[in-house]
Amino acid sequence: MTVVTRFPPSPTGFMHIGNARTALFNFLYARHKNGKFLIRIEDTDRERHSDEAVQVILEGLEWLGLDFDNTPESQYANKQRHIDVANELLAVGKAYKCYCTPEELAEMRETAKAEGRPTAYDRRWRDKEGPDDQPFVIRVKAPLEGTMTIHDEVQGEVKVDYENLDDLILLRSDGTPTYMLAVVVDDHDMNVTHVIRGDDHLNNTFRQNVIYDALGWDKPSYAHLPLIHGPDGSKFSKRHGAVGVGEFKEMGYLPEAMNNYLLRLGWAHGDEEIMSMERAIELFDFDGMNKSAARFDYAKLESLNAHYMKEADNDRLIDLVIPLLKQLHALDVSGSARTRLQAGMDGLKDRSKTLIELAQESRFYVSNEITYDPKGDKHLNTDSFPILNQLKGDLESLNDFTTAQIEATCRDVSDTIAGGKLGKVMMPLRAALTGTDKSPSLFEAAEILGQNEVLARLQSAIDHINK
RNA sequence: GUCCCGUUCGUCUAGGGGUCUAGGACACCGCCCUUUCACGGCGGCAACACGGGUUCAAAUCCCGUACGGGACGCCA
Repeated sequence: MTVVTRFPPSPTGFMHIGNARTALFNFLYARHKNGKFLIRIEDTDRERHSDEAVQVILEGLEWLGLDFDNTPESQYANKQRHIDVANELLAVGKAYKCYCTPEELAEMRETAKAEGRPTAYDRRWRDKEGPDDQPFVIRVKAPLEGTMTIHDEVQGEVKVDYENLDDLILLRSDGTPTYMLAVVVDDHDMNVTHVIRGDDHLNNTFRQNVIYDALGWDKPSYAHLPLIHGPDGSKFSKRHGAVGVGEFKEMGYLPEAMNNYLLRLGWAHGDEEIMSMERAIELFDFDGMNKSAARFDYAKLESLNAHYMKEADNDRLIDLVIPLLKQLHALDVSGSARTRLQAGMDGLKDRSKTLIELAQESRFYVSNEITYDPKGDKHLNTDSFPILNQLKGDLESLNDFTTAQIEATCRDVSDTIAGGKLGKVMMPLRAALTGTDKSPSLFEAAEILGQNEVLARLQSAIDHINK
């Protein structure tokens, strides 16, 4: 039988990182089994629905590379089918009309809570005929006694006594189907074989199974994944910083780093930390799944991202960093600047943990307007003045402006007028060329900038000291 | 309150009765490399929640306690 998994986001306007992880696991399992990975938009709540919100989710999936095998289905579109199913159950006596008002139910719950009893609906209309002219909801008849056992792929065997389950609502008093009904019907109709979702749904599984059983349908396999918590152990929310997939993208993380991190959060294959999507598809199974919630750790994400930055193709990084240079530093990348970036990227990408950092580090290659920050400025003073002058003269006389020649020149200046301390030469030069006190290897950077530009920047630094 | 789930270094985890003086990764600390900051290399710190069982033997199995999380909607 073909494995079919599904990702059913509700269009809330952003894609929670926890949902992204759920999507990832559904994707991986489907691909691992050579099955299908489907998308269904849970838009039964029309208030919340918007095309933009759906778009945000699809963009998130695309960014992560989680391609799916259907045109995204709308749950709302299946409304009539859900209603029909509910009416069938009513017709065969497996469901019934309940005339309780919401106020009545609220009161019922409060009383039960006060008395220390379960807050479930007390089934007062289960075997009664009601006044047909009053509003009613349709509820399933759940078994009254016994125990339901589910064999969860992650959680193992979980049991709940039927007396703790109630007769949940299938159709609201306005005739619209509830989420519980819709999910069951849609999963069945889409031939979903494996329901993989957050373990906040574990309790729902029992309620949904009641519907499956009433319908006499085969139930899917279940895998309930542990949730992601914030760094402090509580529910991962806005106050922990970023929660939406789009926000992580904006923070300069690479999708492959994101996937790798999310995968390892709750799942492991021995000591393998770094794992490509291909490898993950090959290995993924529920065996490696952990049962407990994991805390989100930005530091580890960053280190993974640093790893993938080093591995990334230079042209790809350049394409990614150009919009950031514009957006963050108001810099346009000209053709010659792009050439510099290409030449310098090997030295740049090894030192950046995120694309944001990469953009910052790239600035001195892109713009010839150097502004000295305090740390750079510190090295431009009367002590370094003669050194810069000497350097300028010596570099100007070079015929081959190559890394090796530049290095030889710097060392020579260091030996003759800086007491052999190379740092005394390099730090002022670094400040002159980059405006600050840290940068990639300067011998190479100078070659990439070119002789004219290096001399111009040295002159600017000298002028700056003179002021 | 009721029901369900969980608990190995600070964090993510390996571990499925003896190979555990508990392994790896991130973070942290130190050293090396070095023109700076990084990178890289080497080394260090650091954990089986607690209490009972079962067993010749328990991080691993069972029970309880504590703590943490989740669910209890005519939301999804």
